[in-house]
Amino acid sequence: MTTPGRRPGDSGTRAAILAAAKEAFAASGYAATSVRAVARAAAVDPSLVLHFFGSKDGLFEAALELPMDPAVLVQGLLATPRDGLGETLVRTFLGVWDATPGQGPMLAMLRGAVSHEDSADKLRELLLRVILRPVAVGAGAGDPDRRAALLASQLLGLAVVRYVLRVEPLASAPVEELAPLLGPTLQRYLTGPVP
Amino acid sequence: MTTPGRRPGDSGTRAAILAAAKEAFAASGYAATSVRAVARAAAVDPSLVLHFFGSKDGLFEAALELPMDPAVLVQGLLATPRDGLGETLVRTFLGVWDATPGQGPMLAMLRGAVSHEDSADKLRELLLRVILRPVAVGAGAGDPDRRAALLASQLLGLAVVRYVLRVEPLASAPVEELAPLLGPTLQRYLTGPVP
DNA sequence: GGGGGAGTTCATCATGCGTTGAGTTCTACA
DNA sequence: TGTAGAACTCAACGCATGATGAACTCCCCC
Repeated sequence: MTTPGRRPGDSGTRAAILAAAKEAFAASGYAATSVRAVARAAAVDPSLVLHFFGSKDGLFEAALELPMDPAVLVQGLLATPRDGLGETLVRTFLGVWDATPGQGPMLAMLRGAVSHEDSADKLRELLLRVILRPVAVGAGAGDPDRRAALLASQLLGLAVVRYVLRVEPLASAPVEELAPLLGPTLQRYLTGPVP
Repeated sequence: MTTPGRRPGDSGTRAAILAAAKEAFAASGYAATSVRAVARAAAVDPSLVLHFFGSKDGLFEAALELPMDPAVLVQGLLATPRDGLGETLVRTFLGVWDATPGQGPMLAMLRGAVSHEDSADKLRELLLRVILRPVAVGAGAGDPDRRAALLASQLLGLAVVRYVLRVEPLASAPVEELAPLLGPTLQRYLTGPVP
């Protein structure tokens, strides 16, 4: 088709591939996404994908980069007053999802975690050890592991219902409507009694 | 290898294939499970799988049969007193998951729903329209669609955390310990104020 | 006891997969 | 200006996939 060899100037090829990969993995999960389909979507030769990312796994891993630094999130959460934490958690969580159009990397991560053992490990590590456990510790009500797991259950469930199953009316409700709905639940998991 | 033709007696081949399929789909999801792998696990020729189930999709659909009749579940839930519904819902939900060793069909359904559009539709239909919405209507506090979606978010999140990510301590907690933890959340979604 | 249908095997098809390697053109730095 | 290496194409590898169709054996009903 086209002549081989490097193109003049700064072609944004690598970025194009990465964008296509995020979209594809987000839409179909790991197994159902092929390197060749990503290449096709990026209008690029399949070998080039592997040239940049080494392997399908490498590509997948690269597609999972978060739209925000988790450490910053945690810091922000630890700085909010204890009795507003529940709602803030909802707002922060949904903010990260909505930071990328189509929820690319977040959806890819969730879809990945559900059928790819390795990325399940990764999500568990990130969401629980890095984010929710420190927040639960900061809330200072004891039993942080259990509280973190409860928080994860409500937050992940929200993501599944809103972004994967797209259940109405939650799927199209604005964040400001969801915060007071789910906030009290998270608040109880954070600081309420957990028998 | 073996001679072709029908075997004498009642070989439980169809059932063996179905069992292998449930296990495989539950473990790896739709895309990552191959007809041939199922056949291998059932010690059977791949054609036989398609002879019985028509296609990979047919096999998948067959693997999703619930271990319980949803109508019965709903009846049971509608018959419990309003103020105990939250905890009963947790117990019932987890009861269905734990009814099959390894959570076969339930996990297959969840894993399927997360990356297979058709089974997402199915799960939404079953969990919301067939089960949770009627329960929310029965609770009689208004706004059943929103309440049902909230219920789904907590219940599905619990399933993800407990059976997919296997987050401790929720993963190995007995049902009786989880009921009082999550019951109040569901109770609020059912009968509490939802602003 | 004959025949239709169900269970079973095997060979085969076209397609798509992830990955590799060789070859070509451009850039960056010496 | 020379050259190492990055960007890029193309052809090919070996393998797995879902599906089909023919052949064969057994069961059950007439």
